[in-house]
Amino acid sequence: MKIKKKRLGKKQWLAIALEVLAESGVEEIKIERLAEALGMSRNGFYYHFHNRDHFLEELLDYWEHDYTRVISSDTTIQQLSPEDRFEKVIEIVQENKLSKYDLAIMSWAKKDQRVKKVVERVFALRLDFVGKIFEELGFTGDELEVRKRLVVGYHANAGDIFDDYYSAKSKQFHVRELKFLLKR
Amino acid sequence: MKIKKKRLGKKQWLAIALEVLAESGVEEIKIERLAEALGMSRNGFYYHFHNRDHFLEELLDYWEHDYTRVISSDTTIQQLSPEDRFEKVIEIVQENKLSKYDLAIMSWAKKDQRVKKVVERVFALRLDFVGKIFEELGFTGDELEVRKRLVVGYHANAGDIFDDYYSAKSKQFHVRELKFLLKR
DNA sequence: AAATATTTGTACAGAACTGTCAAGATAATA
DNA sequence: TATTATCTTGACAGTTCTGTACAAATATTT
Repeated sequence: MKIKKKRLGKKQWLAIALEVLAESGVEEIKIERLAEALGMSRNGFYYHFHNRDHFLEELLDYWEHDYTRVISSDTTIQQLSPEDRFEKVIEIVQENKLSKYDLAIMSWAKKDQRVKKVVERVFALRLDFVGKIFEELGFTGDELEVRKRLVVGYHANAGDIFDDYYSAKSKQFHVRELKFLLKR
Repeated sequence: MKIKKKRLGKKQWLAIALEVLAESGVEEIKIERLAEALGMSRNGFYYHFHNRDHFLEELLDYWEHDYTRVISSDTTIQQLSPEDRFEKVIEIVQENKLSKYDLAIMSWAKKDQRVKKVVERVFALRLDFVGKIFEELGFTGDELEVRKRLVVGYHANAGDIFDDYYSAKSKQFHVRELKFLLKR
């Protein structure tokens, strides 16, 4: 019996590249390896993408849109109280491992201005989102600023510093224990 | 008049490589580039180091010892009150830009087990150090844990997320405003 | 079944590195 | 000054990866 090989679109290439990015960094995104991982020949890549550089541009775009807008697009969150919103957001970030790619992307941003711009935009969004929660709770000025930064800065690399970050036990720990930031 | 060229030791190679590491990541550490930056020929490198891999091992060592033990070796700090110690440590970290290399090193750790081990050791030290401050202030359990992690996790990437982190204004902001963590 | 879209195979050229060799030059030290 | 330590020059071999080309094969859609 003959096996009919499924054909792929851009998404499969991007998805697997994003995993490589998270695990090993941009420079480890090799066309040959991606092809191998997808069970494809190297040349298949060039059918979908002009070259590696264009591909990385699309990858960046893919990350920005698929992995950073999950929260702002969720309209139900906006209706929650600041406290519940805080809890909900942290849960979403942790469950979807939204910060999984942060380290690699930030590292990438250091050598690529295009990436840097996107990263700045993404973190500005995150800071704004978290900032609004604290604003609604009455924090202003430096008190507001430092809380925004603590929460956003912490989540951007917690998964890489604390090995139990993704464990079930740890998740509950974080959500619950971070709430002291909401109080005066 | 003839210019007598100064001769270099390992340290100059390591020092410049560490800068490249911080600015662009490990993979951008090219022997040719380092040589050029030092005004040396490529082969001079091989006089000091057996090969690139050995060099990177030494570099890792260099980072661990020169940039992470500054604090624990300072005996005057140990005598301060928890509050003053907290303030002092954050000042030292920010003034010496001790977290300048963190992002690159953490990224490097993802693809090299040797590096990963060192990073784990370094972060364990940092967490312990900060942890003791909070312990002395009476924090225990999760309350202690979350504060340690917030402070350490925050500083590990603040310089890369918040562009004004290294500015004079920002420094004062951080030291002063982070102190709310010390209170119940 | 025909037309179109996607993938393979093989081969080749070239870029950007690392690492090696060996003879000779220059600086630092005794 | 003599000796040892450090560095240069230039050349070469080897690796790994990108990008190109094109004809043939296979899947998907009409």
